[in-house]
Amino acid sequence: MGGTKERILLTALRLFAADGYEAVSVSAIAGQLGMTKGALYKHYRNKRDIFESILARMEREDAQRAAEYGVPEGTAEQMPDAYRHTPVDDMAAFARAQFRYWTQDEFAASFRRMLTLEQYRNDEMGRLYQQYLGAGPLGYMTDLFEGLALPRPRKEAVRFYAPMFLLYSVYDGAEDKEAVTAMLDEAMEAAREHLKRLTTEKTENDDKKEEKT
Amino acid sequence: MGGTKERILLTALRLFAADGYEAVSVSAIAGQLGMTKGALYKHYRNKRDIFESILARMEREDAQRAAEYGVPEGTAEQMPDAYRHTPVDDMAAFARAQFRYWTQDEFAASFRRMLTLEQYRNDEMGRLYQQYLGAGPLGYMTDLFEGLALPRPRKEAVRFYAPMFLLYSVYDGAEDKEAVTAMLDEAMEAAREHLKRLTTEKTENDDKKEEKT
DNA sequence: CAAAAAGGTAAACGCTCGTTTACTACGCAT
DNA sequence: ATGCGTAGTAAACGAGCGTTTACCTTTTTG
Repeated sequence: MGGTKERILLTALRLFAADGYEAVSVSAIAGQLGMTKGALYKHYRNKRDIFESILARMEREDAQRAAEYGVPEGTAEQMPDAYRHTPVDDMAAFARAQFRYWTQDEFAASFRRMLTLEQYRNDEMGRLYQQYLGAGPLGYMTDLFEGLALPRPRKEAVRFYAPMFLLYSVYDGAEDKEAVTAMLDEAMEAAREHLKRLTTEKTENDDKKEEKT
Repeated sequence: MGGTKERILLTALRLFAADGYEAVSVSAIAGQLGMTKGALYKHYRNKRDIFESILARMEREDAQRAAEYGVPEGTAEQMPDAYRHTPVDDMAAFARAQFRYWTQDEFAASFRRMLTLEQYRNDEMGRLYQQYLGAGPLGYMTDLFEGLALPRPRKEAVRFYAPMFLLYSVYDGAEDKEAVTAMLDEAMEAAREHLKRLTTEKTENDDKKEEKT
């Protein structure tokens, strides 16, 4: 038993990410792997099954990453108090790691593009896209800033996350990927400083309030 | 002669925007219009022709809008000196108008979604996506800030444009569209203040320099 | 008013799609 | 040695694809 099933999944994902699920034929996937389409059906029940295996695998990988980074996975739900006061520096570092992941990790980058192409086809795809890349991370950031008791956490979350999201797209279409990464660093540096300023201001205000009591 | 050709184009666009070009059949387009697919071929040479007519029409509409707003169209090339010092307030207002256009205008919103789905299929689609929605507007903003002689114009452009770009996506997946528009306003308000501060700082610095000479 | 053009239908074309079937060769336990 | 699961091929299946054809109305026009 070779890792054929895995090879099929990765090849299919690469094709789905370029042309979309419907536009990729089972023959095309098999052809790319140097076998006939009949062979694919020894490993997957049907075309849909390949697609859903990709989704399942992303879910697994996401959960694992979330556990490693000690961060709530996918949709930000309730997070443990331990991370309510994540230092600003850690946040910026985490954001940069996330950017590298979604642009440079072969599986994640392809998955992101595939989801981008499927997002309007039905509710579930739209939900997944938002969860992994859109409102999901944005909501998570909002909760995080709220946890830091910052004023206008949603506004700050937009300011923090929007550059990442924009540069995902710019990265995909860029000749010089390096330059885009540099732009992200530039943006994250600015965000870090801004947040640091906000949190120290807040602390000072809190101190003043405590003096009054 | 009714506007049948137009109706075909708009219906096709709506379907392309939901499922992507390949996934939409000629029969599906015709069916949605209550006619048989044979009839479509009286108005368009083939399926591709419909698609390309959509592109051509967007190009026309974009050029027209660019002329109205007195702003270089599509890719920001050389812009007339007259707009090199566009006041900050005008820029924010223009940005809000653009956001409304790409989210609420039926044709533009569908076109944006369609292009989103087609962006990875070949170079031309990728180029168009970047031109209309990605690196294009970003580069335009960069040039604009450079024209204002701001320091780090690219960084400021990211900060300005990224929220718009993110909220396009969030808007698409949101239940409460109104709330997303409010978030955009919030972001634009912040950007306006930030820019105003930057430009007045710059002016003061320029004044100091002039004193020395 | 006749001719022609425009706009539509229904059916067929060749092709490709996803899927199933029948068959083959190999690896490996018992 | 035999029997069985595994991984593959080649061919066929019905369905649907984009496109073309033949034919019919209706509208426009000379």
